[in-house]
Amino acid sequence: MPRITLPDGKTKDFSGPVTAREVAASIGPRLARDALGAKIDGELRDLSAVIDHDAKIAIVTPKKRDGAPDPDALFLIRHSAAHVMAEAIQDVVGKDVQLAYGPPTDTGFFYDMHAPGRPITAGDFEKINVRMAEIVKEDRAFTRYEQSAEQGLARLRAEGNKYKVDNAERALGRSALRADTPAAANVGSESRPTHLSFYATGVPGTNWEDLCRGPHVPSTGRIGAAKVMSLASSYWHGDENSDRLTRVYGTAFATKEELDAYLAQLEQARERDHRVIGRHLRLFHIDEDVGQGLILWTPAGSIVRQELQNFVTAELVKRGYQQVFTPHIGKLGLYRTSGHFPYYADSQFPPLIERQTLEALGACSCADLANRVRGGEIDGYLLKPMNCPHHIKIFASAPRSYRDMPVRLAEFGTVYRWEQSGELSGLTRVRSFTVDDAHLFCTEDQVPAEVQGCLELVKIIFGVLGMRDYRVRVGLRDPDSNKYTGPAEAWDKAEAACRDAAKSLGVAFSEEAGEAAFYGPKIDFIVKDVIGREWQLGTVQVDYNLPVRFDLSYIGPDNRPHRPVMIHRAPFGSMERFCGVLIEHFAGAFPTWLAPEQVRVLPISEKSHGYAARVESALRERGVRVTADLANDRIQGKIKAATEWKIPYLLVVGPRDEEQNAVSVRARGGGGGGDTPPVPLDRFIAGVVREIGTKAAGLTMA
RNA sequence: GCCGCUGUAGCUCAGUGGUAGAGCACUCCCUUGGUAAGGGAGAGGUCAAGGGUUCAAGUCCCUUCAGCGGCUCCA
Repeated sequence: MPRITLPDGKTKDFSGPVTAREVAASIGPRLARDALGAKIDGELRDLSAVIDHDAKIAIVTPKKRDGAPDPDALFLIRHSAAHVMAEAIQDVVGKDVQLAYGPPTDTGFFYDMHAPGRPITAGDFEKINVRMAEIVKEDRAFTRYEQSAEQGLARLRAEGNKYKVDNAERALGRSALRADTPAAANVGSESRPTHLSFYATGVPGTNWEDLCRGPHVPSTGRIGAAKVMSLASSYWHGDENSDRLTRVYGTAFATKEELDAYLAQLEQARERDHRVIGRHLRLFHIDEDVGQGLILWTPAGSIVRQELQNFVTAELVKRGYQQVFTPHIGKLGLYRTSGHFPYYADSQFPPLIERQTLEALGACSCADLANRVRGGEIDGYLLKPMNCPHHIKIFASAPRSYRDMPVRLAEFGTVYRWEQSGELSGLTRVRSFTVDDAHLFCTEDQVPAEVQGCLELVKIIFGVLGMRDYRVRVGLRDPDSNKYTGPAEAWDKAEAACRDAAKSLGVAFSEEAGEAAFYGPKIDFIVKDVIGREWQLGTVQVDYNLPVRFDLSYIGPDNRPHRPVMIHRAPFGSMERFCGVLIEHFAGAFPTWLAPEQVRVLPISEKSHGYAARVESALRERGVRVTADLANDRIQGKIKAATEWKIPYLLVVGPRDEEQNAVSVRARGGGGGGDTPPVPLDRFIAGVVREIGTKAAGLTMA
């Protein structure tokens, strides 16, 4: 006698086991018609799932009551669409395509597969889309059935698909490997499963089938609209030593309108992309002849970067930091001591060897040279991968008393890292970047307050720039990995300090194992770019290890040497990446204090050129970045041109304005204009100077 | 690094094996004007680079370089 509790608290009693579909039908025919699945005691299940015990149940429909798409419905639709796409691909590309793993994602779904016959290419997309549409139109039922573990495994082995066999073994808990990797069947139940579940898209034995834990929508027709999006390569189980698979991405929505809206949104995101805006507004340039991932900051972009740098520098002065400068290279031994060279050689530019050494070596092979460098027999220099060793040497260059602590050394330090070519991306992933770096050398007692101070600084910066959409991650060590340096006790202390500081921050944060730096745990501020990729920006890292490696000490009140603790912190993270994210945050329309060109003066005609020049120089004298457009063009054309540069203020000046020593202000985004009453020039200048000085987020002179 | 896609003027992009194109931007001329493009002319190209097939290659093939989307990595 199952008693079903509905989301509104009402209950329904049934005389025997019922399916979720029957529950829906008992509520209403419309709900039964719209239902895609059910959440039974919090677990998403098929509509055909049988309920034989008291349970809470919520029927999943494409839209929630408030009309918003239901994420559970999207999950069901996309998971189901992955099956339909796989069937379509096997029809179009070949039956020998072996399926591996096909889950839904935030924006759609993918299916990893191995195509031994011929590669799947983008040229197949049209046919695949057509075939998918046919399968959807056929409206075949997703039919779940189970087989015993033995039967199911035997069947999968006979089919010769090692990936599915592997999935099944993992699902059954029989794999020696960790069980948190993609599993296809029955996981989620408490006990070790004894059966494997399969889904036929239609009639078992007749139509297409796949090992799958489910759940799915009731039939293919309920997948409103699906589309193949792109191809990528992937590794089986994400292991780069394992098989390389082809990953086919697709997306699906309940309706074609929603799919179209999503595609339009992707298109819009492209226009907001910092690489696109960076080119249009000439903020930066990447040149093939200079090299991949090496940013050339053009004058306009340099202004944005410099303003940010001035902003944070002013904060540092208030907070007792001391500025230092260090070179871009250092001797290999330094990085042997720090651990960078031995452990991270692959992600650095190769060492620089002195000419005399090279000449003395004569006809030594490259491999020999590499070995002798690695072995320490030959020394050289490294383009610095981090600033900390240099700053450590500054700390160590003078005797330090506990009275001097904390010592806070700051530098906008440029570092170089050898990122894999396929990983480089605009400003967000580069091979040379400038860290708004600082290293705080403090006593152990000072660690909590100093970490908190660093976090506050990040909060201030994000606040001034209006960046609210970020998440905080406390990166801890992965207990199973050996990439970390230092004793466990040091790590425990450092991790506790980070966790406590994060708690005091007043925002939600996640703790993630395996996300620590090699020398210590960290607190990262992470934001998403326009295409949904996450990037780490600000970071605060507690480090008990490098002070040991470099044998740092300060004299305590007991007149004995003590070990300092280091805090590495960078509120922007990297100037390059931060600017990239910031360009997208503002879509290139920077607040006035950051805008490369803050004001443009537009004379109505040549008669007003003289006045325009006077307005221009009056503004320039007050430090405003201003130009005058003296082109032989009508005012409409000048406004159009200026608009494309996203300039905060346009000052239209003609004889009428000149008479009153005034300007007609057109603020960015204030279109639809027409004549505006002139503002006295003095008043405009004072206002815009104040706006810049206060780093106002909005245009106050609008 | 791996898989797929892409590379034509400063930018956005057409281009079917047979003469290198458009719009915007740029320069000059006409126009002297009041809030999102007035008109005309001109200049601008090793079609990413290199090799091959062909009577003929921007177009077909190979290699390399670079960009894009993912994967892996990210101190």
